Amino acid sequence: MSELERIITMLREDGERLTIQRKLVLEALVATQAHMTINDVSHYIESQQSQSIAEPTIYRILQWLKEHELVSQTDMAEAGIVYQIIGQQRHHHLVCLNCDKTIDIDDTIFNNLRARLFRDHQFEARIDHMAIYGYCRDCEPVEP
Amino acid sequence: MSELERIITMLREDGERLTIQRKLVLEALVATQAHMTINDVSHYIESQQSQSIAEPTIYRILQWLKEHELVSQTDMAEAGIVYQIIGQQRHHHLVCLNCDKTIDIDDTIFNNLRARLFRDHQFEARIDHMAIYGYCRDCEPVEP
DNA sequence: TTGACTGCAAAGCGTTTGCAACAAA
DNA sequence: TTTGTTGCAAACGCTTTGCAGTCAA
Repeated sequence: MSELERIITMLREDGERLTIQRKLVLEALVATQAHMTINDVSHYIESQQSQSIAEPTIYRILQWLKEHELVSQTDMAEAGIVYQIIGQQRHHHLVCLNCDKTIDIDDTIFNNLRARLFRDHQFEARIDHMAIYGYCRDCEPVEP
Repeated sequence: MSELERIITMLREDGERLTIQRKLVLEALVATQAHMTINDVSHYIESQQSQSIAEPTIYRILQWLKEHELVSQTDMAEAGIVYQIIGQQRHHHLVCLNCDKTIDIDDTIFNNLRARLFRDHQFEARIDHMAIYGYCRDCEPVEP
């Protein structure tokens, strides 16, 4: 049973309607496993399949997937807002303020922070897909 | 010498022009020491002074202050994008996904994370004003 | 069959831009 | 005087909405 089938089965059991459009968006996100902008999703579907989905529909579907906690939404500054399937291998990004390079980092780096937030504030952090800004090794930090 | 005077002197020494509008925006941010949306800044100035500044100008001034690393910019989700003077007492926020309550947290909580990012990735994080989403002690986390 | 979803077009909103008038240095 | 800044209006891009037609269940 593929990841896509597993997700679809789960949604169906929740009593959700699985339209062609919803399946196409899910397929794009699962197939690429990448963070995609609304445009990326739209273009991917247009190129892979020979059909297109109206933009408002993509917005509605991504919002619906977010409500089901199946996709994460992250503001990547220059790159815009990206969506990504919440998979097993959760990860985050370092974004260079100078050269816009992004570095993938493992989720475990937040374990300590999560624990502290819960211990000190009884706050259960949901860090699904975080972007941290700063300067990469190749770029001089611009001091004020 | 007040904080406002100190900042203005610094900018002047950088060869920047100090217009009335720039001073008013700075004064709003320094006086409130709060995170303000563009609208908050605009309304504050209108109420305190008997003049108003065009919105595009406020956008330009806040961007300019950001470039001088004098204000931070944070996306607070529901509350929108907020700006705040980067003062001595840097802090961050926990935002509850259920009740929208925000909890202020100290900057020191990120020291460990900063150190790890630099050690493991030679990445110099600029965490000026971060919002972390999750569930507060009064709200049940919504499990998928 | 029926209620939910889609597509279209249009509205909405926050943000940016071009340009002439203006003001700080 | 000169160069950078402001205000206005208009453009912009992304996102949302209303509504009629369509489709999954």
